[in-house]
Amino acid sequence: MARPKSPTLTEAELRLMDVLWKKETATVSDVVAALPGKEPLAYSTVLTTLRILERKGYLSHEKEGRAYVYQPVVGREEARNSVVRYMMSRFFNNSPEMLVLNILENEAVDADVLERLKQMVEDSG
Amino acid sequence: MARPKSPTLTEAELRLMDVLWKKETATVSDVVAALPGKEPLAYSTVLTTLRILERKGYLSHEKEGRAYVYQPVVGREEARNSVVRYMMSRFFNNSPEMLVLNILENEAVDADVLERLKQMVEDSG
DNA sequence: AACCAATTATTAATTATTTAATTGACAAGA
DNA sequence: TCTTGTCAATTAAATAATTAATAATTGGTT
Repeated sequence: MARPKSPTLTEAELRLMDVLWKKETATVSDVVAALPGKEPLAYSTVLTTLRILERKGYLSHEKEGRAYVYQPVVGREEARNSVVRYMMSRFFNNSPEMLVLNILENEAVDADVLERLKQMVEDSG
Repeated sequence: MARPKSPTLTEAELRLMDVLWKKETATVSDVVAALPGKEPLAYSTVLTTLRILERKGYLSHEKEGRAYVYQPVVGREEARNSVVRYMMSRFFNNSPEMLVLNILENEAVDADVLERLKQMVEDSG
């Protein structure tokens, strides 16, 4: 076998999905225009990547006049869940507690955030 | 630009790192032998991937007699932190709370685990 | 009908990743 | 010494991902 498909969204794919998630619906040109400053992408680059995303099931498109209008099939939440599950399975032995523990230990979580987290935990019980 | 390096450990790389993390130190043959059942890899495949991991800074090697003995430079904890930070920056707006919230809402966290989490949150305060 | 601008489709170049065959060095054993 | 086995090094082949140039199409204008 050779290189397998990426199990999660890649860097470039994620950039485009961010636009789609924000705008709900967009043509290729819309996406090109909406790309965050820095380094703009060529129209054809965006088109190719959008097609890859469609092949992967993240997007669908409809013909609107002469333009293709793309829209997300997978929402931001779903993508988040999927990446969390992937990470948990590969790095944290499928243990949500280990993951949470890691976050609490390593990410500077200040007091008020901790308070909110405590609330969350209590509400989930 | 073309395909960039993977920001985190890839599938194949992670499989090998798991062996190295478990055994602390291993030759290429050791790794081949220790690979979890299913589909065994060829010696040369493992060797190539170990070299990639070394180039990326995850491993180092020393000559022990005639064999190369590899050992982790980056520990499991570090790798976990790095993947969590990556995921948080790309999917969760760098917000640990959003990430934790996602976990609590979506991963079936049963009562006793929740209890432990509550303890964790309190201990971190 | 002819042309122009916008869009989609095709093609390709580059790098990364994954897998593995092959080669060459070197040591152990017959 | 000659054979054999082990291991590193080399080479390569296949697929994915990223980027983009170029071709073809289409719809509206003149």
